[in-house]
Order: sequence, then structure tokens, then C-alpha cells
Amino acid sequence: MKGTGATATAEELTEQAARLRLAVNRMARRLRQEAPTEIGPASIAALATIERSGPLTPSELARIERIRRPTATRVLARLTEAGLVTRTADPEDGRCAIVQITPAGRRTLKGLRRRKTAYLARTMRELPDDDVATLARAAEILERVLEEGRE
Amino acid sequence: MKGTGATATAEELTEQAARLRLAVNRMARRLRQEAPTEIGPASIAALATIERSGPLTPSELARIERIRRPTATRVLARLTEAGLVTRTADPEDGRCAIVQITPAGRRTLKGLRRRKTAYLARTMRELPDDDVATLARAAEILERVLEEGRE
DNA sequence: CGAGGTCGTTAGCTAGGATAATTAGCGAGT
DNA sequence: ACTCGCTAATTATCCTAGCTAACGACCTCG
Repeated sequence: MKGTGATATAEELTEQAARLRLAVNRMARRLRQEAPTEIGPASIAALATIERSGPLTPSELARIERIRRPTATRVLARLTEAGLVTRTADPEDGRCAIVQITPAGRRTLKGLRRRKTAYLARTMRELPDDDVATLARAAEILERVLEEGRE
Repeated sequence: MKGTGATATAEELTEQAARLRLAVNRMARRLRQEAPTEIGPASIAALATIERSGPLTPSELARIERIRRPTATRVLARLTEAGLVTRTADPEDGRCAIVQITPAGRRTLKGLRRRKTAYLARTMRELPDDDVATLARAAEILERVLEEGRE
């Protein structure tokens, strides 16, 4: 295992970044395939954000999800259509809508999480403990990086 | 196999899988945004596969990339259009086309890799060494898992 | 030769990203 | 108090990229 354990050179870093990028891309695609949903992964991600970050406006959703507002509009239209979120007018600012998750949304999210995680959990169950731990820590690092990268 | 110290419970495993899934999805999205290409990440992935796995037929490409043949057809149409691959008739089977990467394709891939990896490398440069090492190992693990999952 | 299977393509659907342009509402400056 | 500029949200349109269904071309085998 080269490059681990000592400070990586710029070249090694680039190499590692390239591998990570490929692995992430392919895994994302695989996950999409392994966990077919009726409502689309991006919409699910948005719904999860709405659950986690409380009632928010479409613009806030767009900022958090790093998508454009029109995309948020469309995603929200589907979620609303499906009864997973509600939109109410902001009493303080007539331009804003306030989006909230519904009980049905929470239920959907819960069931989805269970199903969508099954493939990965199944895969991880077959890995040695070290690897599982590594992946878990990698997830944390990625979370942190993703969080920092947003301003 | 398992059973060393920090063995995760089923619940923990599920939790970890869920976090990894989210992190992978978000990172993939971020990478797509950070590395805008004129030709689309899936097409690039296909081109990389064509480079790596030598001359192949559209069906083989579809199998390796885990996409359907019509999708492969479209991707190949764009790559051919862009002069990055060539298609020749299979002399032994009139139904098959044989797809090969062109020098321009290799060049494109090379330049793209450099550009597309920049964001991750930049990000990783700011991480402590052990985080970089963790991510590198995670990439290896994911590669292995992805490789195993295909038959 | 004909039947059935495979390869590649075409047509049409959906999701999810983007931009550009429009509408509505807020707030500050004169 | 009105207008101007900014922001919020939507609408319309375009793109990539997955899918299925259906089709013609071709191979294989009885």
C-alpha cells in the first residue's frame, strides 16, 4: 500500500485523488442501480435535507443541496405532488415559501433508508472489520469536506 | 474474518452504510459540479473503459459499464462524433461493431483526468495525512467491492 | 432454408442538472 | 410616497443519461 503512512507527494496525491474520484463515481452509479426508487435519488436527498434542516425555503434548499433554484422548484413540485412535503406562505416575506416535511415524508424516508442502505450494508458485512472502519471514517471525512466546501 | 475488537453491530453497520451512501452520493454530485466537462461524466467513464479494456463491442461496453445497450449506443455516438473513438465493422460477425479509442481520445482523457482530479487533490491537500491515507484506502476498498460485484 | 436468438439502433419516457427570462415582493433613496 | 434595484420563485427550454419497447440485420442451428 504505497503512499499511506507518510506524507504523500503531489503526484501521489493526484493519483489518489483520481482513484477516489473514479471509485466515488462508480459507487454512486452502482448505488443508484442497486436501489431503484420511484422518486429519484436527488429528490430523496432533498427530502432528507428538508427533514434534517427543518422548515426552509426553496432557496435555502437550493443552497444546501448546491443546486439552482429552478431545479429546487421542480424537485419540490414532485415532493409536494407526492404529499411528502408541504409548502406554506411565509407570513413575514411574501416572496418566500416555507417547505416542511410531512409525516408521510418521514415515513417514506425511513422506509427508503432501510431499503437503499441494504446493498451497502450487505456488502460491508462481508468486509473485514478494518475495511468497514476505514469506510466509516472515510464517510466522516467526506462529510466534513463536503460541509466545509459550502459557504 | 470478523471478530476483532471493534466488530460493528448490525445496527451500527446499517448506520455506517447509510452515512457512506449519502457521502458518496453527495461527493459524486460535487465532483460533477466541480469538474464541468463538455462531454458528460458517463461518457468519460465509457471512454476510460474503452481505453482500459481495449477494442470492444458496444455490448461489451454496456456490460462493463452496467448500462443497457441503447445507452451505450448513444454514448458511443457522441464519442464517435467527437472523434474520440472509432467504430469499425467486425469481419467475423456482421452484427458487431468494434470500438477503439483514438489518439485524440487518449489525449482528451489525459487532459480531463488532470482537470477533473484537481478539485479533489486540492481538497485532499488540506487534509491531515491520516485522512488522506484513509481516503486512499477507502478508494481501494471501494474499487475492490465494485470489481467483485460485477460478474 | 427457416426459426429463433443476438447485436445494434431508433423512438420515446423519466430524472436531474443547467440557463434565461418573467413575475412578485421587499427595502432603500430620493 | 414612489421608483429603482435586489431577491424569491417560477416557467420555458436545453442537455446528459438512464430506461423499455420495438425493429432490422445478422448469426446459428435444426
